[in-house]
Amino acid sequence: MNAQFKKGVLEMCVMALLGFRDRYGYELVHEISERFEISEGSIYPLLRRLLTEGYVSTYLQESVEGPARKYYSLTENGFQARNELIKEWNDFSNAVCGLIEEMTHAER
Amino acid sequence: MNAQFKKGVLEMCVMALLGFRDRYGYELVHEISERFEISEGSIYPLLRRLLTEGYVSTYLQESVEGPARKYYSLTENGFQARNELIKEWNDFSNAVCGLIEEMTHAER
DNA sequence: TTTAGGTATCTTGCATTGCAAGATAGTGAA
DNA sequence: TTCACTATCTTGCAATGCAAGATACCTAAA
Repeated sequence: MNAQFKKGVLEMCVMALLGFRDRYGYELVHEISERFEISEGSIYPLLRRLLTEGYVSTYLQESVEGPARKYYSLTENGFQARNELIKEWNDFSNAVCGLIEEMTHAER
Repeated sequence: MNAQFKKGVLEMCVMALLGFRDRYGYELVHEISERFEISEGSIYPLLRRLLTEGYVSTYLQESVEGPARKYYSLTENGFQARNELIKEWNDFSNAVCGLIEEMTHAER
């Protein structure tokens, strides 16, 4: 999978997932990887970025099957940014898909 | 518009357009900008990249309304790369849109 | 006890690419 | 001659995904 396509989209996907419920990093990696492959080296720096930008807050929670998990939770600002990002993605992907369709089915 | 979203996608759009007919750089900028904003500083280095990778060839053609135009034409390899890129984009954008939908209309 | 594998977090530095900013130059009209 | 439009090109910065590796907890098998 083209790594360039993911630029910026990964951030939006993480925020979309967090808008539904709190999650921890390792969980996010595996959930997103069901759709398209990503690695831990992408997620943790991204989560740190969201934290310093004030879009998420964190809390630790113990686990029965391994080390403690650091959960991430969207802040009010995070929700707003999430919604804007989703809107931008929808506009963008519609524009791109429209262009592709015109350029590949332009015979008719 | 989120500049990160365009990474890699701009290349695919250019190749999609060139797959339909030959175009020159300035023309590509304006055609793509009808869908989403891009600048000349993005197109010309990209076209040079496609040239060195052997995906396009070029030829000059005079114009009645300004300096000569450098037209870009997809090579055989370029067509193949174009089709693969479009397929990858379709898979990727479907995956992302599916995730977004599930995370925003997950009440039901 | 030791080993192995799954779970979980984190850091460093590289590669890629869009873009702002600016340079250059042809054409035609005011 | 001045302006606007057309057209190409270069430089260097900013952003971000990821490979690679380190650390550490827990459980179960050997």
